[in-house]
Amino acid sequence: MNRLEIEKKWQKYWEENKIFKAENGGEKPHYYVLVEFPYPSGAGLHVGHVRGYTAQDILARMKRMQGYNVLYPMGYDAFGAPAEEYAIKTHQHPKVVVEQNIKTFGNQMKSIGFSFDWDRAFSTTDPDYYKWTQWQFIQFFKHDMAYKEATKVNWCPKCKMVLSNEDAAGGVCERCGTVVEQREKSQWMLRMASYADDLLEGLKDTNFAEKVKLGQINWIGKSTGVEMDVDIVGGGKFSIFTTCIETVYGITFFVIAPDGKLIQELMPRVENKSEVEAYIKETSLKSAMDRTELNKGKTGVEVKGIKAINPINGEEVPIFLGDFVLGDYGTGAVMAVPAHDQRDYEYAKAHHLEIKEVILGGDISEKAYEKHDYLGVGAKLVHSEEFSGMTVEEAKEAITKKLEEKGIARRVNNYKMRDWVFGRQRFWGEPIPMIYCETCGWVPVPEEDLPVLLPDVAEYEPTDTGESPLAKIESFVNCKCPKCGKDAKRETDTMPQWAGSSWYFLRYMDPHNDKAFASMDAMKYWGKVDWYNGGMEHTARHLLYARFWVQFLYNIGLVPNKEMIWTRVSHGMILGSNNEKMSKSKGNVINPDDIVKEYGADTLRCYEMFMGDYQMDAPWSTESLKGCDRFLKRIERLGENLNDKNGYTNEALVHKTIKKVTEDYSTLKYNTAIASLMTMLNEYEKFDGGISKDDYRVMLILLNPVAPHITEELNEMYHLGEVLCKSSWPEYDEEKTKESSKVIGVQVNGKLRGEVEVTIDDSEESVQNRVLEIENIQKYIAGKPIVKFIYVPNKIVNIIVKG
RNA sequence: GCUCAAGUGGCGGAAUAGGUAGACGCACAGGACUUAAAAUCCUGCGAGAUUUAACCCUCGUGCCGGUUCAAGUCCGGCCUUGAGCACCA
Repeated sequence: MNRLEIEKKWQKYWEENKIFKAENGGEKPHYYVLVEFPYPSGAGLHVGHVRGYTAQDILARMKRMQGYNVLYPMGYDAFGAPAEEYAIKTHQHPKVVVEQNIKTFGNQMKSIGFSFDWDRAFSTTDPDYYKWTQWQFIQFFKHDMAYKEATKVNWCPKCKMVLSNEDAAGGVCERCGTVVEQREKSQWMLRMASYADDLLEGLKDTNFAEKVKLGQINWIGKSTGVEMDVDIVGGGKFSIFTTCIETVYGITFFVIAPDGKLIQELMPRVENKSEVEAYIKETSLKSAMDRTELNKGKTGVEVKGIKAINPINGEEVPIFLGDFVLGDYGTGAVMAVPAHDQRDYEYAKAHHLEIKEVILGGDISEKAYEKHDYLGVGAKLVHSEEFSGMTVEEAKEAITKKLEEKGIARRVNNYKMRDWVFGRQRFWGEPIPMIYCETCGWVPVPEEDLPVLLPDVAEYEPTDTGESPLAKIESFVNCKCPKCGKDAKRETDTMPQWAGSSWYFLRYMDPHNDKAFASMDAMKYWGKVDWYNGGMEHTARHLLYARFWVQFLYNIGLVPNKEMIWTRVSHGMILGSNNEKMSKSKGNVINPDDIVKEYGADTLRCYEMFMGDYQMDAPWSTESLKGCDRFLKRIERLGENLNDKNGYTNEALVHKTIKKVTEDYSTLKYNTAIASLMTMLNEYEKFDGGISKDDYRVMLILLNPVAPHITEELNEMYHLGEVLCKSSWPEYDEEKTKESSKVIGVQVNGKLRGEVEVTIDDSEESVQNRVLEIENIQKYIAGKPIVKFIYVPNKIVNIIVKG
C-alpha cells in the first residue's frame, strides 16, 4: 500500500469505530481541546489552518492515550461577507456556496487525519445553531444590555452602501474607490463597555499566554483620571476628562469635538456660525481613518462668542473645535495644556495660542514637557497658586481633592473599548430577532417563533438606502406585534460576523440540544476549555467578544463559570518561501491538498510541527518538508529489522525520549519533540542486528500524535500490539532517564581547554585529580598557582589560575 | 509615537534557576552503490590562522559597556526588523 491508501484505511477505521467520540460523562478525567473553527472560504483549507489543527490534534491524541475523555470538536463559522459577495456576483443563495465550501473543508480536514469528534460538528449558519444565537441576543435585550442608537457608519455614496471598517480602509470604498462619508445610522449595540472592568478582572481567572493578556488589556485601554465640570461664561457648562489634573493651571483653551453634542447645544450662541458649521461638515466628510492619521495638521476653528472658565482659578479661556477630539471618547471635550501635552502644543502653535508652563524641569521652547517626562522624577509645579512647589505626584492628589470638595470633579476611569455595534446592513448573517411596533416599541420575537429564518431572495445587494436586502422582502418585514397584535415591522439588520463565534465553544459541549443552547449539566461536566488555540489576529477582538458574551451569560445564570476558557495560545503564521505573507497575488500560496497528495498527510503534519517555534512565524520550505518525509521513511525502514527476543535496546534513551516528547507536546514545543525522536532514530539505526520490538513500539506511540496513519500501519504490520489510538501513553522513570556518566567541559580561567567524563557520585577530589592529569590542561596551569577549583556536578569544571 | 515580539552558520532553527554555543533538519561538498540517474547509505560542513595529519590556537549568538570563576542567557545604554494599536485627552 502506498501512503495515501494507508491514510485512507486508518481514517476509515477511526470513523467507523468512532474512536474520537467524546462522551458527556463517565469515569475518565475530561479534557477539552479547542481550535478556532474556520471560515469556509472558497479558497479551501490553508496550511495555516493545518498548523493550528495539527498542534491541537497532537495534544488531543496524547491526552486520549493518557486516559482522558477528550473533547476535540470542529465546526464552521460561515456567516460573513465573502460568501455574500460571491452570492451577489453569481446570484446564488450564499447557503448553497457555504454548503459546498463546508463539504470541501470537511473532506480536506478528514484527509489530514484530525481526530475531531465529527458528530458534534455544526455551522453557525445552521438554523438549529443560530436559533440560539438569536435567543441569546434576546437575553441581552431583556437584561437591558442591547439597545438601538444612532452611530456613525462608513457610507459609500456611490455604492450606496454601509461599509465595514475593513472595507473602508484608508477612507475609500474598497469596491469603487470613492471617498467614504460618515453617516448616522441607528444600530443595535451591546453594552460591552460596562463590562470593561470585569473583563480586565477576569483575566486573573485564566491562564492565557502573557501576550494574549496584554492584547486584551490594550484593547480595553483603561485610563484613570478626573472628570471636571467647566462653566461657560453666561451660563451652561460641560465636562472634560483628563489624566493630568496636575496641569490644570496650564489650561489656555479648551477643545471640543466637532461631532459631539456639545457644539450643537452651543450653536445658538456661536458668533461665527458659518465657520463652525463648515468645520463640522468638513469633519463629517473625513472617514475615521483620515481623522486619526498621523502627521495631520491640527485643524480647527475657534468657537467665537463663547468663553469657558477654568474652574481652578476662574480664568476665562477660549473654546476651539478640533477634530483630534473624538465625540465618543471621554466627554468629547478636553482641557488644553500646550506646555505639557504635545498634541495641545501643536494645536497651540498652529493657532497662535498661549503656552503656559506649570511644571518645571523641561524646555518648552521646542516641544511640550509631557507626563512621561515629568512623572517620577520629582518635577515641581509653578504658577499654580498654593500647589506651586509641590511635586506632580503630590499635586495630582491635592488638586483632585480640592476640586472634589468643591463638587466639580470626580475620579473616573475611561476605556478605549466602546459598546459593541451589533448590526450589519447585510443579508448573510443571523437576523436580529426583534420587531418594531408603533405602540409597543421594540419587542423580541417570542421564543417559540425562533429561529427567525433567513428567507430566499432574488438579490443580495444592499438597498439604495443602505438597508439590508431583507428590507425589500415584504413578507419578511411585515408581521404582527407579539405583544399587542397590531401591524409591526421586523428588524432587517443582521448580526455581525463575531456573533456566532462568541459562544460556539459552549455549543460543542451539547450540540444536539433543542431545549437550550447547551445544558448546564454538560457545561458543568466539561468545565472550562482547557486549551484554546487560534491565530494571533483573533487574540484581541474575538476573544474579548467571547469573554464578554460568557460573562453576561454567567451573570444571568446560564453558564457555570465566569470565564470559560482557561489556556489560550496563538500560533505564528506560515509565510511563503519568500518570507512574505502567503497571498494569491504574490503567488506563494501552498495548498495543503497538493502536499497530502504528493507526500501524504503524515509528512505535512510532521513538517508543520517541525518547522520552528510554534508561536512564531515561519517560512515554508518544500525542501525541509522532504526532510520530514525522509524521517518517516526511515522509521518505516527501521521496522524491517526487528528482533523480538534480544534486539538492541537503550533504556536511558527510551526513557529520556518519552520524557522529552511528553513534556514538549504539552508545552507547544513540537519541533524539539520531533527532533528528539529523530535523535532516537539515529541511535537505533546504527545497529544492524535488529532492534527491540518494545522500543520500536514506544517510538511509534510517541510519534503517533504527529503521524497517526503510518505509525498505526507499522504497529499493525509488525503485530506489535493493540491499535495505537486505543493504547496507553508510555510512562517514564525519572531515574532511568539519567545517564550513568556524562562528558563535561573543563575550563581554565573560563576558557574551554578539555573534557572529562564524570559520574553522578564522583567526588570533587576525584574529578580534580583526573582533570589535572589532562595534558592540555597541564599546559595552561603549568607553573601557575591554582586560585580556585570550581566543579559544578554534571555541568562544568573551571580552574582559576593566577598570572 | 506607544505596546509587544524577535535579532544565533548558507537556510529553518536548538540551547535561558548563567555552566562544552550551533541539537535536529535543510542545502552544499566528497565518497559508496549504479551502465547511468534518482533513491539510499557513509563522511565533512561557523569564520580564521597553522600543520603532512591530528591535536591545538584565535575570533564568534545585532552594537557598546557592566556584573560573574563563567554571559546567547542577567543588568544599563543603543541599533535593526516584524506585528498590533494609533491624535484615547
